[in-house]
Amino acid sequence: MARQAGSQGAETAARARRAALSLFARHGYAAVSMREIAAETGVGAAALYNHFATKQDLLTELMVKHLEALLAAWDAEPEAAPETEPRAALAAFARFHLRFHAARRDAVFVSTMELRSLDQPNFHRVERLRRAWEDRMEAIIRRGAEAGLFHAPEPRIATMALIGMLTGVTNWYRPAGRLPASAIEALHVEMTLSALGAAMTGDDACSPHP
Amino acid sequence: MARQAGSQGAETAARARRAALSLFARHGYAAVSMREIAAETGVGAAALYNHFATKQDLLTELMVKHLEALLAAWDAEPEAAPETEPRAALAAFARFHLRFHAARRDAVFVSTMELRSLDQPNFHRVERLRRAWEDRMEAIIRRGAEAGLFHAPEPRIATMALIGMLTGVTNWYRPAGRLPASAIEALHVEMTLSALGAAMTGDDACSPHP
DNA sequence: ATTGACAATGAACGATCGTTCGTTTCTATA
DNA sequence: TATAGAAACGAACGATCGTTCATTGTCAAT
Repeated sequence: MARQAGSQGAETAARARRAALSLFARHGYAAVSMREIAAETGVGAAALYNHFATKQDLLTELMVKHLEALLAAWDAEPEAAPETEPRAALAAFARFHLRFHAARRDAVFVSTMELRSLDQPNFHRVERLRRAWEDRMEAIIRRGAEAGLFHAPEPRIATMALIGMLTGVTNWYRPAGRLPASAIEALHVEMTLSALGAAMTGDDACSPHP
Repeated sequence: MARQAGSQGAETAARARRAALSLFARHGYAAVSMREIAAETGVGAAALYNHFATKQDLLTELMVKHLEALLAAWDAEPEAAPETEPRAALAAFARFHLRFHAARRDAVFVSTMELRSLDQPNFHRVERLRRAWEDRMEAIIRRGAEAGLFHAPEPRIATMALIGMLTGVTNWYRPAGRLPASAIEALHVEMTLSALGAAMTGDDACSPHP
């Protein structure tokens, strides 16, 4: 009784990706077996190998797909244009980061926590994409700093610190929590700007560092 | 040929803890076998069970010991006193957090990434300690906000965001990097205060939000 | 000198791991 | 209607997993 009527191979692969993402996020790559993924997919373990060469390839594919989608989605945002005013660009970046990550918590979790589970070639592939994301933010901060709008003597450090802050939300945010996601988002956008001395709330009489 | 001359059991246990911490940090709890830990300890796998009941107990002990040491060390700092001026207290907290974590990167990595590898009772034990650490910072922010020194409409959110930022440093900081640890520390302390509109650098004419 | 706890050993347990294999069933195309 | 290939199956592979066991050597106390 192989191949149920109407079931397409692509659908099975998609279900397997979803199952793997969820399980990897909850228990970690090494702690999840191909049999568990297969069970959640509704298929035998051997069937997974019709769609993924190895468990390692499955993990890599999940990470690469997530990061490529992240980059493509941001690049399609109007505020990603290099002529956007730096404060508006940074606010938009922070907001986008928070929303995109909130909508794909499992993928974020896996992509940031399972880097160590990748073998060397796959690690470098994923690391290049991560670095590209960091560079997007660093470029904005650098522009703002050069324009005298941000106090960021070390744009690279500021980038890593702020991405850490924004990504960390995924570790504790719960949809059923006390505050709605919109409030958490607003607070973080504000803190992001404030950290660089560029808060847009309050009066502008308080200029950034001279 | 058991028990070499001069070797004490406590030393083996300590070596095993160090080995486990290093291996767990590099590859993750589930990906490391008791045999690997034993090999790095210089002992057979079975000998580990003279010191730790199970692999799970070993992980739990590492986390609990780390978090208890963290709390005790901070509480011994003079700036931890509740009467410390909030801005000075927050700066001291950030600096302490960075230094303590920089000195024990493996323990931090394991304690933050392997929560999901704990079974329920152990998870609650560790989570209570983590929460205690967050509460230390939240208390400072709350005091500063009530005194009108910090702009923090939601002290709990600010706490989680800033702890995320500070802890995230462990993910990318490398001792051989471009900047010395002291510079990274100073930049982060400054961003921490700035994020709450309480930068101590520059003039104080720029007051926090009214 | 004898004893008992401690700390180590190598061997072994059943379970589970990622992966492969041969086979079967279904779908799409010719 | 015949056929090739995709996609599933159950079974099995060797390896490795956490853990247990009986045993042995060593030290401190009697």
